[in-house]
Amino acid sequence: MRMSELFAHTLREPPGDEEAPSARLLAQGAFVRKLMSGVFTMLPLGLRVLRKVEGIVREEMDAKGAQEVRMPAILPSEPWKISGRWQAYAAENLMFVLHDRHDRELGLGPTHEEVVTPLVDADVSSYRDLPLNLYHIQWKYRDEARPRSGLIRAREFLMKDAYTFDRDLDGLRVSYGKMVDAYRRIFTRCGLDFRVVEADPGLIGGDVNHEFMAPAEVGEDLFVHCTSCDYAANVEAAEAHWPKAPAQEEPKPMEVVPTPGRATIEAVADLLQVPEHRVLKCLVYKVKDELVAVLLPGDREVSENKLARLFAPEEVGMLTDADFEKAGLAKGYIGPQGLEGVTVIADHSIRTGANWVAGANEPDAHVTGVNLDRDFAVDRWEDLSGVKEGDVCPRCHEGTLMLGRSIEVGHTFQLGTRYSDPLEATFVDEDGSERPFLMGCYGIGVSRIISAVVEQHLDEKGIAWPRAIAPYDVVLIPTNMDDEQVVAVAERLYGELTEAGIEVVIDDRDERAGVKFTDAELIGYPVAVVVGKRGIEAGALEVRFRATGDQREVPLNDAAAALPGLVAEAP
RNA sequence: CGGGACGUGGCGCAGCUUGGUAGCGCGCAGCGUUCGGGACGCUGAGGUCGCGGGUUCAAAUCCCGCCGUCCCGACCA
Repeated sequence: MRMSELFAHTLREPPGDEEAPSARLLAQGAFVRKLMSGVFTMLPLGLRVLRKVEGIVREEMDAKGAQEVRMPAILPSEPWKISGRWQAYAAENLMFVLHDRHDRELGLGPTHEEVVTPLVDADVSSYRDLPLNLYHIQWKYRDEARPRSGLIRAREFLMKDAYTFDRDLDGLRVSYGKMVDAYRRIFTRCGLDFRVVEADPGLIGGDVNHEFMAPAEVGEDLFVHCTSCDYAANVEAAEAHWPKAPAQEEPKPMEVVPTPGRATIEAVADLLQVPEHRVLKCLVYKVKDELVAVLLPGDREVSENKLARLFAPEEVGMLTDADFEKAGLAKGYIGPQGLEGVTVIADHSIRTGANWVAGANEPDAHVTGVNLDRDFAVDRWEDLSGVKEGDVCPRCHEGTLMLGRSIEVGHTFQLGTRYSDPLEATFVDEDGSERPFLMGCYGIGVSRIISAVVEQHLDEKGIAWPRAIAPYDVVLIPTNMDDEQVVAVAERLYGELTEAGIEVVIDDRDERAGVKFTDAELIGYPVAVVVGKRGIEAGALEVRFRATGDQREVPLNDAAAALPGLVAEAP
């Protein structure tokens, strides 16, 4: 490609309307242009990167026996109403809803379970056709509440989604394992540093699921990882650790102490001179018309996510002041002793405590010496505690958890029968019985990968693409277009490299060398080959590696033969 | 949806407090010089100051409403 003809007008300064480093560089380097919030045009350079990522995804999916299809972006609403997600997405206002000429309600696809499930149900009737793995790479549409950071959270984005169909759970696990393996290969090939973490299933549903997280400052997701084992989880889903073998204390008698105006854990701990973890946190929520009390040590926060999941699809709400009054609860002074008509759910971490300080269930008073079983009962034990940095690892119990920010580039789910049940997608098994498919679904944010890679591969000069997804392998820079010899050498090399199958751009613009160098570094070609008068006189070319900054001299007469090998060495 | 910032030639910005001639840099067009790290000189084109209303003799500037973009939060395969 000739730079003089390429539709790639780099910007002297970063755009004023982007904050995220990757969004600024992708605009400045002429990879994308924003049309509106969360919607982007891919320019020639950006499209080449996107196609490279797509190619890697396609190769690795095909290698695992997945078959590519292409499902439409426009969807009928009916299957979504049956699965319940039309309502769910509508509630979040996430679906772009359309109406056709017959006033039929349609949607722009935010994901495709409701398309693929009926598709497979219609075409697959027998266990003999299983397992089956279908995928497609399609633009997805979600009217996000807050598009963010360029391609990282866009309203139109390219996604690879795969769907597996199996006879039984063992089969699903095998299919799932293959996809996780493919994902590891894909992200590795794209040059991403990533972690596989346990995650929250969100609106998709299902049980076992993993997120593929690329650590980056601008990432939207918080995840924890262990300092000594390979445990990693999204903070929304991370398990909390609690000591299994408690040190028991002799129970003391309960004693009411006045604590006027001390309605917070901190204030009570301070007044009574006890550590916060000895104060029993008792929070009351409402689920439909029922009241639910949640117990935790005073130094822990409730994970609203974990709590919500316990009662889903019912909503978990906070109490209003009127609710407190109606239930006769003293806000800020609630204890689990003698609570009536309230379901008490305790976090595992309070199992081992004794002689708690708890609210007295009357204003301005607390009780000391409160003990499990003797003074209060627990209806359910659950993991409800939020995880924080420095917590003991729930797996190895040795390391501590570190907090990090990351971009979710992939998400895999073992759905089971979440969609095949309501959509009645079944096959006939070997014994003649009709069974629902066991499904898995697997998503990769193809366009999002571009941003994630840039976030991990940038410096003060611009982008440094990993060669696997770089828009071109090499930029050839003739330093002076007026020098016939320089131009002749560069043109000859351009022909030879192209012939050798190298993807090369020749910067044949009538610009000064400095402009060409700066653009080359901004755009981030892995290799730059400088053809200049100086070099020609010395019989050598200059080869620069963007990622490492290394420079090498290559003999001019041997350049065409040597360069392909050098390019292959670029990271 | 709540909070904040911003909106002025293609791009990046100043001007607004204190109302009165729309400005700077880059880019773009022409001519000349220059040519290995974003050159220089001269000439030139290009702006409903986001939109609508109001105040005023007069509004980019003050007031009200709306729209758009970004950031924080809520939310989010």
